[in-house]
Amino acid sequence: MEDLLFDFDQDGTADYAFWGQMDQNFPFQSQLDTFLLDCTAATGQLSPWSSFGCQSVFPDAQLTFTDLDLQSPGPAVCPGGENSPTEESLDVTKLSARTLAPHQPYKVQRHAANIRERKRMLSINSAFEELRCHVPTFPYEKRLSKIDTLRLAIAYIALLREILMSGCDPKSYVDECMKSGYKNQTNAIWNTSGGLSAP
DNA sequence: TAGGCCATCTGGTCCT
DNA sequence: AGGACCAGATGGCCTA
Repeated sequence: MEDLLFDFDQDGTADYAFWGQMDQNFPFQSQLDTFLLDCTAATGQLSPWSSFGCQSVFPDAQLTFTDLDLQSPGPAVCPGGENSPTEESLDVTKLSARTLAPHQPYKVQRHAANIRERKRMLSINSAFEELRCHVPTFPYEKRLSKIDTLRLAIAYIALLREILMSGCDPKSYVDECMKSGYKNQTNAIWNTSGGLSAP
C-alpha cells in the first residue's frame, strides 16, 4: 500500500483557502463537540464528498434496507449476483435452483443470514459515509477509502485536540502550521493510501 | 495487466 | 435457537 504524506508546505494557498472555509462554516468548538459527541447532528460541508454522503448515500441505504426486506426471501434476491455475475447467477436454470424452497431449511436460514449480513454491511458503510462527511479532505482528492477515512479521522481528531490544548484561535493555529510546516508527524499525519497527490 | 478497493457469500463463534 | 459479529474466500470494477 502506497502511503503519501500531506505536507502543509505544499500548495499553501489551496490549503489556506480550504481551512479558511472550514473555519467559516464550522466554529471550532461546536464542530468538535458535534464530531465527538453527536455524529448524526452535523450537516458538515467540509468535504467535497459531504453532499454525496449525507444527502445521497444515506437515503439510498435506507431504500436498500427496505428493498432487502421486501425481497427476502425471493429467488431474485441475490444482489450478490449483481456484483458477481458468475455463470451460475446468469444461468436461468441454475438461478431457479437457488430459489429457496420450504423443504430447504438450511438454505432458507443461510439466505436469511446473507441478507442480515448485507444489511449489517450497509449500515457500516452508511457510518463510513457519515464519517467522511466530517473528515476534511482536499478538493482534488478522490473519494476516501474506508481505511483512509479511519486514518484521516484519527489524524483530524489529533489535530483538533492539539488546537484545543494550544488555546489558540483555530485559524491562527493552522496558519502557523502552514508557515512553519507541520512537522509533528506523531500527531497529525495526513496519510492516505489512495495515491493521493497534489496536482 | 497488476494492485487496490469493494461487495457478497460463507462458516465459525459469541451473545441474548 | 436465532441473531450479531467476524474473518476468509471470491470475483468484479477501476486506475496507474
